[in-house]
Amino acid sequence: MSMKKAKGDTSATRQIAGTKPAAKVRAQAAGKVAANSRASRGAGRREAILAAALDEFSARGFEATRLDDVAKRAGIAKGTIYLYFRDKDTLFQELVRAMLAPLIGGIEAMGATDLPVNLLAERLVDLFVREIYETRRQDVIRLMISEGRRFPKLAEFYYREVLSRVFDAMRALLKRAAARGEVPVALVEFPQLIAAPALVAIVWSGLFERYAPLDVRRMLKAHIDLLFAPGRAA
Amino acid sequence: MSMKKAKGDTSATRQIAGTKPAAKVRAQAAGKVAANSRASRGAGRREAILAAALDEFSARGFEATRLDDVAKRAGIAKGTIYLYFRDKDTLFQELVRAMLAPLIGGIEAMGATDLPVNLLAERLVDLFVREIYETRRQDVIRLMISEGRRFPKLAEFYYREVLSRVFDAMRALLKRAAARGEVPVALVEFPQLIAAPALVAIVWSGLFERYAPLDVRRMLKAHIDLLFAPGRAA
Amino acid sequence: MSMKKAKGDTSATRQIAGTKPAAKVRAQAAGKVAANSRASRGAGRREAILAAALDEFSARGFEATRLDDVAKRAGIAKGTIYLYFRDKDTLFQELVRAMLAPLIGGIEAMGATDLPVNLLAERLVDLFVREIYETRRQDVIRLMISEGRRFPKLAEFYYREVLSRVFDAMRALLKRAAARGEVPVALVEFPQLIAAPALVAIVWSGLFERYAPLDVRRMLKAHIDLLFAPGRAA
Amino acid sequence: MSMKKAKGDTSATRQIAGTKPAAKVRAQAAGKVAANSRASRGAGRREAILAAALDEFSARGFEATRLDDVAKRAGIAKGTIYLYFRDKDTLFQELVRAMLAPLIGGIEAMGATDLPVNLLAERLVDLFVREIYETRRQDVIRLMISEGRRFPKLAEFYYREVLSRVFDAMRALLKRAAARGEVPVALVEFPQLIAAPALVAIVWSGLFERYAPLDVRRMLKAHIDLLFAPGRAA
DNA sequence: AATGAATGAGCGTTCATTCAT
DNA sequence: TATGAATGAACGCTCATTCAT
Repeated sequence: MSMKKAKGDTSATRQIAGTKPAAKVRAQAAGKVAANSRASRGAGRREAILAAALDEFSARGFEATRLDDVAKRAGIAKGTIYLYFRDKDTLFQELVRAMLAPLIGGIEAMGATDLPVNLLAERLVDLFVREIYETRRQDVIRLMISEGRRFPKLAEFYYREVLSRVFDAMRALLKRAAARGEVPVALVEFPQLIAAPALVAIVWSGLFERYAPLDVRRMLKAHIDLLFAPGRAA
Repeated sequence: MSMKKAKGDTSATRQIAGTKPAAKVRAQAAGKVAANSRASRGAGRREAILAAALDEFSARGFEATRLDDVAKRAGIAKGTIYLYFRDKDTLFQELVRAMLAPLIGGIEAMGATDLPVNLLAERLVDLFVREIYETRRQDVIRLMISEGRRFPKLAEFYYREVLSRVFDAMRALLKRAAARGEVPVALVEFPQLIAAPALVAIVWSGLFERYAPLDVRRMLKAHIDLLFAPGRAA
Repeated sequence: MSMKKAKGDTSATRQIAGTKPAAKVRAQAAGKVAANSRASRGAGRREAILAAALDEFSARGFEATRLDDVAKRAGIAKGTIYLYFRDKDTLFQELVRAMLAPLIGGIEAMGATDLPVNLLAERLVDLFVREIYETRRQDVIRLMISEGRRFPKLAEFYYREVLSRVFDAMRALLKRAAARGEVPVALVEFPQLIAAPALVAIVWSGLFERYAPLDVRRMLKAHIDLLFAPGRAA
Repeated sequence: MSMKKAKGDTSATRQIAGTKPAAKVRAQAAGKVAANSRASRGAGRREAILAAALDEFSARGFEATRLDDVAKRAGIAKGTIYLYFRDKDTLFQELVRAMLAPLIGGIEAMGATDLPVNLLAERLVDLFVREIYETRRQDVIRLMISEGRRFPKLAEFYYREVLSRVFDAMRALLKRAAARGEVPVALVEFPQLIAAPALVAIVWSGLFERYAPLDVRRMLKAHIDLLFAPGRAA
């Protein structure tokens, strides 16, 4: 399922991706779904459940997801879920955490480089597309956006562990770039302005893709060209 | 650009705004809630319901909202809701439509003006902040973002009646501006890039406001300064 | 609707028949049904309601009938029903009574005649077919059969005012006929045996007519030929 | 003629009979009803539910029966019903099928015998009384009669699997008997005439038994004596 | 008398959670 | 550890009945 390029990654979350879409579990007459093979190995149970949960939560949203379906998709009994997760809320939150945690490591590194911003920005775009947009993490971020309000703990986690770090790193970097005149100072205060089109990409693909497909890569490229065109600065 | 008609607006949607968040209706021991309005006269019922529904849907999301709570908040009996709306889905959809409909009228006009884009953009920012961001419409758009996938009809409505028109108008306008060299041509293809920070504002305020407040007006101003700084163009 | 031959009858119940079948009131989009014209005249209200109730109860059974539909079909407001009938139960019971009452008058007369039983039986068949089977009274009797258990008062009324009288009259008559050797004495004890095929006719037409239509008149004729073939008697 | 296999019958349907009518479960203050069976072991659950459903449906009719009461009577939680039956409709239909299915097997055999019809008829009477009239199947057939119209599938099932077979077998048999002069030819065309008093018995016992008890066995005996008195034939 | 908006108890059904095995 | 049958609170929706007009 895409993500194939994420070579080095061996973290737990990696395992979560790669589950079959299997559209209409609900409609399946009876009996076990062609269950996830991972379900058999003791250690894999937890991951199988997370993978199944990802599928179901993405497809239907938090409230509409039935743990019965998650279990079926994971190839386990419903009660087994409760051996690994306290309840539905916890399952959801741990899923989101597990999927986003791997992002954290790579973030701090970013602030270190000192490439010219426009170059860096291009790498960032590439990273976003390959590691998020073409990945199951897109779904997770969409879930954060949709359900985050009901999970303040999660929103806080996401803000604290992901967003604030990304933005801090960006600010540090941008400040230096601005000092070199490579970048308008306004960006230092609002790094969100750099990330905004990524948010658009995720929201758009969830809601309007069918009415108006969006070439995300090109849009993002256009965006950084706009912001970081050589010879720019406020 | 209009939309200003919202000035003297006494229409239904107007009434919807301004209801108290009233956190935990659910926890209230018993008896009627100090109803938002007691829905005094017949015609007001429908609006009272919509207002209550907006509160509840915003606070809990579609699935988690109980019509019992909507009724209580509106100061009516549960069954009364069904005199005005076929079912929960319909209530939700009509709420969104009712809140967004007033936006539609003014949109087409926007393409007509021929002010310099940077000036126009400033007005647009002002309009967004005053008519959406500081308004209950912010909640409605957040609902669209969160629940839109479960209501394809609604997503389509929103795309067709709101977004596509806004973007069409913007494209027409930007094309002319680009021809005059006021604006980078890339924006003509991706008007989303102009709107992106507005989306950020709405999502951010729903999820992270409490951890990191965002000065939306300044962010938006910074954004258009970046894009439309005089002497810019690709 | 049939019943046209019931000339002399001017009783209230007469008016009840003759309502349009109007299959799917329920499905009708909105607005008033092409209401029964009788509804307009004050005095006719009660009858209009009974007529509508007959249609609805026959079509759906007691529990499944909605007073809303009865009102719509009668061309009146729902509340008006309660001006004429205490509640749904009462409406049902009065409907059955009103429809069956006219039968009572004619019954006593029957015992008086002293025609040969086979001749009398033929008249009886004819009476049943014309006044019941081809009439809305068929539906009423079916309702009695279906719902009677929940209305013991009604069952008792029906037994006391209709059945017991019919059977008493029959017994008196049969006794005389048996004395003349025209009829097996067993029939005196069980006049139900004479009426049984009529019950079959009503039940069959409600349940199996579509799979296997039944020529009721011929069946009844065959039956009395069997019982009263000249030269019969036990 | 068989059907006697019901002798050693320990199948599901057997178990269904024999539950207490238990008039007003509804009125019982609180707590569990002294459950009919507490549905001790897994396999018994389904039968316990069917038994409870039979009681409730018989007592109140389909629509008026509350699954809550069925559950209480079966000594289980309401939700448990849905582990065994898709919905209320299905429960009803499976109840009827389960109760009537055992009748089906023995029917075809009936046409084979070549006893004198009057003898055969007496056996049939005995069979009806013992296997239906004195059994919970009486209630099931009454339910068919009362609710059959709302369950066309069931009516068709009953007609196809039970009635048409019975009547076909009877016709074959009667035809031979008529050829031997034992029976009036009219019966070949209308076997319903033979069965009619059985229908009377069931309907009567449901509605009028308390006002006028009926000696069903004697009535049926009288009936076949009338039809098959030696030396009869049209 | 007549209306029809409003009520609220009631019911079928779902599903997170528990627990005996 | 794992199961999956069982539970029962919850919720959407209906509809007989009431009542202000």
